[in-house]
Amino acid sequence: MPELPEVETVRCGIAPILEGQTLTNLVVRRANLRIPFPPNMVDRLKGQDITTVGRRAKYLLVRFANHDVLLIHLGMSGRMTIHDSATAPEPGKHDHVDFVTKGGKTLRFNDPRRFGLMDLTTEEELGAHRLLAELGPEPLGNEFNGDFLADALVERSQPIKAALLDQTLVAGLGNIYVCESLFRAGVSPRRKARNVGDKKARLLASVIVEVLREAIDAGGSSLKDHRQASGEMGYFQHNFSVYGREGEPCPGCTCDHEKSGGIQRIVQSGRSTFFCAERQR
DNA sequence: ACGAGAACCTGTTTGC
DNA sequence: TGCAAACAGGTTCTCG
Repeated sequence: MPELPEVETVRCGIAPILEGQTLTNLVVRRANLRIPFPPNMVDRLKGQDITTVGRRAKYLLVRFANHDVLLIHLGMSGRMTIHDSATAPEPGKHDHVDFVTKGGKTLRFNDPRRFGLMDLTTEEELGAHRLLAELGPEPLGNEFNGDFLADALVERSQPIKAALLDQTLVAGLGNIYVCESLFRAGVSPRRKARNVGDKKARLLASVIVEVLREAIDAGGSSLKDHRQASGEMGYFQHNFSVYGREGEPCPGCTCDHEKSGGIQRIVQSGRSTFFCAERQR
């Protein structure tokens, strides 16, 4: 489920547990997720000191004092939970990895579908890593703005929905936040990227930043409420405008819902798109 | 070269 | 009620 805001929420939740800690133990309970675990991962990381927990697109970056960097992707169903090591529950079927710190905490990675992955690289080789090298700019970074998006869209003939999901164009958007952003900007998901137009492209860029920031803020506040209770983070109920709302009236739309059918669900390149055909042109 | 579709997995929801 | 189909927030490969 995690898109950029959820990954950022997970990062905020696990950073205080990991940063400045020694990784006293690393328990890996199977050979692979989407790809094999690095064969030497446990030997290489056990006993190392963690410096920071960062993020690039939907990847978590756990940095170590010796310049090793662990890449973690949560896939569709990856979760992290925090436990006191002394009282951590018996690992369940999909609890694939435990990170145990000197400070007495266990960070547990759970992923039923196993679309997640972990890989190991170094600070020096990070930029050239195959999983990161082709990524577009961070949507919340300086590079991403109206100029950038307008220029990028002109070169693409695919539907705008597909263009925004392409991680090489801009990195970190997923199905939900693309739907939400297109709704807020009033752009039809079916419109070809190159036909979005300069003005709408610029609006879209600012709306994307807005939507992501709001989601991160919501995650931050839910993290505060949620964490001491369950130890789980990154999954919270959002108030989406269109995502998952097929058949409901379009929020804030003055058009005739009976006539327009409200929010529609269509399938684009195998994924659900939710939108209001009246408002989004 | 590009886009659509399938594949990778398991769990949950929906529909007959 | 029960079972099968559809569906799920991601990525990557194949095929036309």
